[in-house]
Amino acid sequence: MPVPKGSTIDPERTRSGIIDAASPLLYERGLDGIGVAELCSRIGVSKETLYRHFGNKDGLIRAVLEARSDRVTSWIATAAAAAGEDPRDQLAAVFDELQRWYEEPTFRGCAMHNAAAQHQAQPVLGITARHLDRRLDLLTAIARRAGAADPDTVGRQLLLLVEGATLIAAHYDSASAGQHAKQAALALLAAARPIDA
Amino acid sequence: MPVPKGSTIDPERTRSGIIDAASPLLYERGLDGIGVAELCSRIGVSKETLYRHFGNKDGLIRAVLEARSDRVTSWIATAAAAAGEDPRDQLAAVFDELQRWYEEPTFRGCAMHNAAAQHQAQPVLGITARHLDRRLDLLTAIARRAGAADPDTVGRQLLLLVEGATLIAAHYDSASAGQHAKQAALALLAAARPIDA
DNA sequence: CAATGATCGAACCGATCAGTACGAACTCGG
DNA sequence: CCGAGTTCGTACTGATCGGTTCGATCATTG
Repeated sequence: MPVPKGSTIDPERTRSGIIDAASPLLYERGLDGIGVAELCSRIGVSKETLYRHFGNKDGLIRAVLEARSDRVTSWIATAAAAAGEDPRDQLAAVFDELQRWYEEPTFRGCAMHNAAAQHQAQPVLGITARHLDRRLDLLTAIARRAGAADPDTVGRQLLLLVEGATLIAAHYDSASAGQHAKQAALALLAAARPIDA
Repeated sequence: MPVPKGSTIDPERTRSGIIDAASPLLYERGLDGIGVAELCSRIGVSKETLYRHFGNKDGLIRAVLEARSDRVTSWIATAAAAAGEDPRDQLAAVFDELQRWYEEPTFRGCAMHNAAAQHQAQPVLGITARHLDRRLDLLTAIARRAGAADPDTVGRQLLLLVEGATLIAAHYDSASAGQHAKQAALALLAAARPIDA
C-alpha cells in the first residue's frame, strides 16, 4: 500500500511502537498509576504524537488492552495446540503455561481484570468481556473434544479455575495456583465424561 | 472504659461511622476514583476529623478494607454454619449466598481484590492475603469434614472456584457464576472422597 | 527545491489531588 | 463555669493530572 500523501517513514509503525512500549508500563503501574506525561517520556514520544494517534488516554488504554488480549489469547491457544491431540494434555498444558507465567517477576495478574477493577466502565468492560468470550470458547472446545456430556457447563467451570488461578497467583500465592487449578480441571473433566475413560 | 479526658460524645463512634460511610463509596468508585474532599462531604465529616482518625488516605483505606474483610468473612462463615452439619450442604450454601450477592445491583466484585489490583503494595496486599488466609481456612475445614483424602489441596481448589466465581461475576456474567462454581465444587468434593459416598 | 505532514520539546491551561492550617462552635469533665 | 479536646467549614498549598498549542525540525514526495 502506498502512503497516502507525504509523510515520515510510517505512522502505523509509530502507533504500534507506542502500544508495545506503553503496555508493560500500564500493566506494571496500573491504568491510573502513571500519567500521560511520564508515559510519553518513558516511551520516547511526544504528547502530541500520542494524542494524535489515540485521541485521549482512554483511547490508548483501549488499544493497549486489545493488543494484549489478542497476544495472550493466541499464546494460550498455541500452547494448547502444541500439546498434542488429547484434550486432557491440552488442558494440562494450558495450566502449566499459566504457572510459568505466574512465576515471572513481572507477573501482576491478568491485565484485563486489573483494568476492569480500576475502570468499571467502557471501553474496558467490553474488552474484558470479549477476552473472556474467547477464553471460554477455547475451554469449551476442549471440554467438547474430551467427550463431556455438557461441554458448555464444563467450559464455564474451567473458566472459573483459569481466572481464579490467575487471581490467586497475583494476590496470594504464585507458586502453586497453577498446579492446584490443573488438578481440579482434570478432575472435573474426568467427572464430566460419562462414557469412556 | 471511661473516656480518657474531656471530649465530645465519643471519638470511637465517629471513627467507626467514617469507616461505615466511606466503605461503600470506596467500593463503588474505586480507591483512586474518589478524592478525600468528596469523600468527606458525602460522609458528612470534615477533612480535619478524617485525617486525625486515620492519618492519611491510606490509613482510611486500610481501616475500611480490614472492616470489610471481617464483615465478609463472618458473613460467609455464618451462612455455612446455618446450612446444617453436612459439609456438602455447607459448601452449597456458601455458593448460593455468593450468587445472591452477585445479583445485588451494588455488587462490584471482591473489594480486596479490586483494591489489590489498584494498589499493588502494602498495606492492601497484606490485608488481601489475610482475607484469603481466612477464606482458605474455612474451605479447608469443609473439605476435611467431608472426608477428603487431602483437605489442604481440596481447600486450595475450592478457593480458586470461590474467587474465580466472584471475579467472573463482576467482569463477565453475574447470573450463573455462582451456580457453575457450586456444581464444580461439589464435584471436586465428591471426587476427593475415596472412602464412603 | 518546495510542499506536506509526522514528530519533538516545551510551555501552558484549568481542574483536581492529598494534605495542612485556623478560627469558631460545641460537648464534656473537673 | 472553665478549660480541654473534638468537630466543622473554609481556605490554602504545592504537586500532578489530562489535554492543547506552537514553533522548530525532519523525512519524504512530487
